[in-house]
Amino acid sequence: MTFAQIKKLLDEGDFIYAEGYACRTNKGELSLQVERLQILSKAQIPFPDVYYGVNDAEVCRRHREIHLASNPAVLQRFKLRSQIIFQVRSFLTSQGFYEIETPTLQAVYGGAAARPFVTHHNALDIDLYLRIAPELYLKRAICGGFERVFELGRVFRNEGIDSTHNPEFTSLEVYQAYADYIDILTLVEDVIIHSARTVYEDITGIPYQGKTIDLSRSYEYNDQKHWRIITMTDAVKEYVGLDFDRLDLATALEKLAEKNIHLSNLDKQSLGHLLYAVFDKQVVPQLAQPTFVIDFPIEVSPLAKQHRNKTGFVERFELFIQGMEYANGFSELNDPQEQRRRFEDQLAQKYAGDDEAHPMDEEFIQALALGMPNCAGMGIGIDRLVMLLTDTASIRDVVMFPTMRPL
RNA sequence: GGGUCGUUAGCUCAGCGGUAGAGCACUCGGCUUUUAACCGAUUGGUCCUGGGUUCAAAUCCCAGACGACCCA
Repeated sequence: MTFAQIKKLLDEGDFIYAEGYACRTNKGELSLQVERLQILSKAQIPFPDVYYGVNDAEVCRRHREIHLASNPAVLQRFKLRSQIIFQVRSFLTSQGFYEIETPTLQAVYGGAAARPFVTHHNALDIDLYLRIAPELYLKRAICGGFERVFELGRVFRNEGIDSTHNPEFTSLEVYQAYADYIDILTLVEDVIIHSARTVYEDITGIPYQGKTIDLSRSYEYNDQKHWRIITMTDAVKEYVGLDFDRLDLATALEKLAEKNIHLSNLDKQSLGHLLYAVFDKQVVPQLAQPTFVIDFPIEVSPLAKQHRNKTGFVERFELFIQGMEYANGFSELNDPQEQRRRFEDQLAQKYAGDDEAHPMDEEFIQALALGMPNCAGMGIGIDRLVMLLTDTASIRDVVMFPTMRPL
């Protein structure tokens, strides 16, 4: 058979088996002198345009197989995602961390501020929640004697969908005994830099959506090189021009009213809530290069340990890049009595109308009562990390099958 | 939740009041040249859905579905 005759039998999208001799065409391209050819599977539906592939966002996401099959760059992006996750896992393992698995179905959800999905177990006839975070169980492992643990897996948050939120997403959480929040902040840098190096040789100029991100550690903090570190109070002072160290609630509210900043009643109930709200709305969008914001108000951090020398604050950080949160971490609260007070305060928040308030968790308090060494933990949003390292604008294009409304 | 934009052939898109189009793919014929696109021909459409305006609607208006982007 001639090439043309064979070509006529084959369609875009067929899988074939070919056997023959390696050769070069008269233009020098490597090719195969085919002796035997077998069709392994025949394309039953028309293949997308060979050159343009599919471009329609809806087809791409509802039928990722078509997207992958027709757009090599997309296939490459998901291969890179796999490699990044492998690198995160192998890096942590090489640092002595054990990967453990904790329940996805939980009778009491917790470990984050989010609304959960509810499901039902038939045999036990009880409602269960899909986890919003593995945090509390990982800390229970620390209570039990593990010194370094992590979990890399799916969490579920019943919230809106946009370019940075998918209802189910992949999170990394890491806990290290005898560490504090600066130690674990350093580990965040280590993990992200390590994975970045699997994609880019030069981590000082990572291209992201037309901007350039510098992941080199070029700021001094406590005699160590880090990404930029700034306290929340200083950040608000710098970007908003309000000094919360010198304000009381009433004065702060007045100043904010002058600035026409929209605040909910929940934001206005204490100076700490207010500081966090102002930070979240006014400062976060402006944090382009990697920035750790540290020392959060105690009111918005029910699981973090009190700051060693700042009353009303906890030893907590969040990492922001391009106005997006990438990581969160803190020195872990390990005092069961204090933890109970924090949960009780959260219950008060719930009654006040905060549907993301943390529920009471007696089992967790009991675990702390057994004893938990000083430790620190952090979480990184893996999907967002993959977005950063693959220059992808929407989380729906780094999640292979994102949540879509059924047709 | 609010706003803006989109939905036309399998795919990428044009048409924006007057007979539904192109390129690619598919099918057929020719050519013999691999790295998207050789030449010719034929196919192929509830123009997202439902109402309305109009002599006439893919096109204008209203509502809805599904997406995308921005804002809260």
